[in-house]
Amino acid sequence: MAQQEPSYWLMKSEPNAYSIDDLKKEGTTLWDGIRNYQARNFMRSMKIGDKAFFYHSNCKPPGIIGLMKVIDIGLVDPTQFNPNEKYYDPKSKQENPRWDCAKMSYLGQFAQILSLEELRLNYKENELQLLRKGNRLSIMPIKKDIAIDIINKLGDFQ
DNA sequence: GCCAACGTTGGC
DNA sequence: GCCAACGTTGGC
Repeated sequence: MAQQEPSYWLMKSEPNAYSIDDLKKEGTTLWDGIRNYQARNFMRSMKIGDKAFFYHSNCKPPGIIGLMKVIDIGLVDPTQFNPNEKYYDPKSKQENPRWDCAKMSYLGQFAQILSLEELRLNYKENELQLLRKGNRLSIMPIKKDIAIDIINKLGDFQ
């Protein structure tokens, strides 16, 4: 049985909240706190072995900064049951959790950020969902050829 | 800090 | 099920 081909994703995080440096230090992280159904559904369709670009958002400049690998999927997001948590969801039931997440591991940081501005220069809106007007999704798929192109463009990891 | 573009909530 | 009001995201 041939192994399924990995898919590629883009995952946003505000560096003040959780940055590529944090992931580099920790090695792995649970991508919790997702409270948007579309983003959750994308995360649900991830497979172990998929790769994801780490995108720094709400900072200067915003852009792709590193690469991660999916190492586990379908994990219950523990933050939804903790009333002291920012991401507490009182409507989520223990027997039927509303929010789940993937576990990611650090693969590398690129030598320089590939900024949103450069992404706009290099790709079209229909090639990269990130570039579409009004896009606010924090997790989205990336077409394989675009993903490969981005990796080639950025070259070696730091 | 502004605000456009979304997503969610809840009254009806 | 509609939709106004509200909350959030995230670039600028």
